[in-house]
Amino acid sequence: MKSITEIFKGLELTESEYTFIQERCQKLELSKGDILLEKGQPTLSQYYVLEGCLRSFFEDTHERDHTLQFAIHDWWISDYTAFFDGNPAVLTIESIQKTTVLEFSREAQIEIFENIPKVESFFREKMEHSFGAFQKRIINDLSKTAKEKYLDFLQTHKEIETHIKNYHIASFLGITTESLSRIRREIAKH
Amino acid sequence: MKSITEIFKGLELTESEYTFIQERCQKLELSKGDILLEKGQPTLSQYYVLEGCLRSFFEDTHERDHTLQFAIHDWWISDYTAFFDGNPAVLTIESIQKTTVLEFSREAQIEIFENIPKVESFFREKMEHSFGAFQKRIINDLSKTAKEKYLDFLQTHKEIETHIKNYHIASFLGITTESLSRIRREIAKH
DNA sequence: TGAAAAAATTGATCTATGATAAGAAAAGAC
DNA sequence: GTCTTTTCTTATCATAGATCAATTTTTTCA
Repeated sequence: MKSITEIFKGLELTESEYTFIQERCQKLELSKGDILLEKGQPTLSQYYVLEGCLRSFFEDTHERDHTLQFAIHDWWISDYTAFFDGNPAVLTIESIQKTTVLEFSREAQIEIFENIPKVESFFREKMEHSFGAFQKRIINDLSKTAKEKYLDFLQTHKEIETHIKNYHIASFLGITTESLSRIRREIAKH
Repeated sequence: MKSITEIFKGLELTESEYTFIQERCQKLELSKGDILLEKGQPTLSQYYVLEGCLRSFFEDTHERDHTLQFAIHDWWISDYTAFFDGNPAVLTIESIQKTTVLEFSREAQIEIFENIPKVESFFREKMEHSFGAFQKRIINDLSKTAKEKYLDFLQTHKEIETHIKNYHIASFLGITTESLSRIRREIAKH
């Protein structure tokens, strides 16, 4: 069974440290379509995906949605702006298949950091990598065509791609489903 | 004279802590057009802007450049992907006017963190906010028209706008200077 | 397994922004 | 203060991707 021993792999935590962490997080089971975080709500937690797939998205004023992030096994997800500064969420997080997550509240996280300092470094490193991923995403958005973005997505999200509907990929790339469909035909031809 | 006392305002550091930090950073004077970091180089430092203005940008395969970030007084800048994971820089950082920065190497930073822990928390918070800014930027890129992005830029970069040429703003927004010019005319009409 | 719902594709047209090419305005240099 | 260079604007035309409207394919589940 997938559990917290997996999250901190590489850290070599003791039994008691694991227990300490385990007591401060909560396992949640989600069905396809369930909403884990609703925009407008306070964002008090960060989530670790054990199994399944989530996506975070932004609904614009025209009721169109724009996917910020997908998260499968071993990924973290939240509305980080909201989580960090205490504002209500601007993102919604939904389960796009049967998913199991571990929920860590801000307080739990701080308590864990204070008691097991190497977990804080672990989190900082995770965040540094996410930061890099965001930087790369912005560069891609600025410099690539829709087709190039799609090809890049297939590369960088290899393990994810099969879980996800094309209309969600389109929403991540910032194009319509129709355009994605044409791009796919283009690619298939060659 | 602007100096490191300003960087960590709110932290209430002692004289000796300031000295410790001061001995581990380096003040650099840049003229307009100087390159602080060149793509392809190892990225060993992070920079704090005392005065002036820098921009980081990405050069694509068509030799077009795309601005990721501007930094004026009291902002930090680097190629964070490169800085964090040790890869060569993909970004170039140039001075777009006479600028003074403080350079902190990765090692200096770690040494400072180890000796003055509250500085580590200070940096983590800085990074959390930058993270939020990147999240917002991606959402804007996905959901807004060029005109909306420009109006948003004027809001969020109020103090910066006067330092920056329109062609750099266009490069930040992901549009051509000609398009920006049209947008500006549009806005002026109303 | 077969009907209903969801997702993907296709075609025709439209539109925002890009490309190219001048010219005008502003900023710097001497 | 004028000359040169840089930056900004304008006009025209081209194009990637959006929109609208079906239709086909795939998935779901009774």
